[in-house]
Amino acid sequence: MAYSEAVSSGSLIILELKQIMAKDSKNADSYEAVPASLSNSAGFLLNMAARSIREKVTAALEPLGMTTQELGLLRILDGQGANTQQALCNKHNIDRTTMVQIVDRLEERQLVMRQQSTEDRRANLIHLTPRGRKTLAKANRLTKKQQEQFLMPLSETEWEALRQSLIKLLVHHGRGKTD
Amino acid sequence: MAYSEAVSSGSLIILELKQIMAKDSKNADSYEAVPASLSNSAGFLLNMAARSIREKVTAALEPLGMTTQELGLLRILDGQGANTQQALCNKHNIDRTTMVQIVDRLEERQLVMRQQSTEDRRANLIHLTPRGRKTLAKANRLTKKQQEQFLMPLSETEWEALRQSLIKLLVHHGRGKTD
DNA sequence: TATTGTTATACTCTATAACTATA
DNA sequence: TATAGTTATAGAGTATAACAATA
Repeated sequence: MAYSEAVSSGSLIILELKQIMAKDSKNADSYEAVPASLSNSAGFLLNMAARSIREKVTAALEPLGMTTQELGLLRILDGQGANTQQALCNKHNIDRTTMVQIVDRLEERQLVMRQQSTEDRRANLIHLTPRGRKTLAKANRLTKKQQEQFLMPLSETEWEALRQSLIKLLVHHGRGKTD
Repeated sequence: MAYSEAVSSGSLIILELKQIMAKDSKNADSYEAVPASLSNSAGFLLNMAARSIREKVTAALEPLGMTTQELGLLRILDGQGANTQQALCNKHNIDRTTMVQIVDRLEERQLVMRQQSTEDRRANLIHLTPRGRKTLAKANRLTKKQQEQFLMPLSETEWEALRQSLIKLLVHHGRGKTD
């Protein structure tokens, strides 16, 4: 289940937090302490939160037989129109050979279509099919619900602040190709 | 490089943001637009931010030959003392068989030690060795620097708000075993 | 009978190297 | 000579199933 994704994956921080919050309650003993450093670790907190919503979204997409990665690709195609595989690689930050497999799977399910580019006959333009568009709409509906559930503990203001902070971090650490 | 980790991995959001910010600049055209939905996607933003810091920390740990996952385990052992493999599994949320391999690798490098529990002779207590403690101290120094760099674009107040929001989310969605 | 740790095995995701067809 | 896509292959990281020792 876990990738080597977190400075410390798992549920410890939650346990610690519950312990702190239940300090005066009789249930405190059923939770374990955790090094305080973890609740100050940006990596730990971000990875845990990311993992939490990713798992929820992954589960929500399961009936559609779609992965979060595939959803991301479909969203790019929906927002930007047809792209070559190479362009998708740059935008999604994955390898050419991996892209072949992802597009293979999407094409099998007729969610996208390969079309040789007339401008450069080496390149495939990847098109979203009507079926792909419909599936994407379903996926967006499902994931919207997940996001709402996930963000429930935050107020609108808090979510907006979180959003802005994350955007700031991403802009500042912008990696990736500019195409 | 990318796991199927993000609703959409890659650098698109960054491109979009730069585009917005450079709207009046002559460089705007070198960036690509991206579906606006992605900048509102908690999954996308969290996964991208998590991935960004994770990659930095992973790189920083490379000279120590340590993964972020291993660092997490060492921190647990440092904060809580010896744990059985099973306990570590619950806390780290990974499989028994995977834990065997992780502990194998840590033991090879003499960062931890297996010791049969006297209370339950089936169980191994995993101890941090002096060498493990020293390596952990080094790792903590390195990762502290990474975190500071990563959080640079945020003010103290913003980081504290981000931290609190992430903690709220984790507490509310607390999964994992309570041991 | 259930649980801890282990081994053997397999699956998923990803990347490297070599190929083809274009440019 | 370089690039887009493909194929075969290999490497991580993880999990499932079966087993030994112990509870």
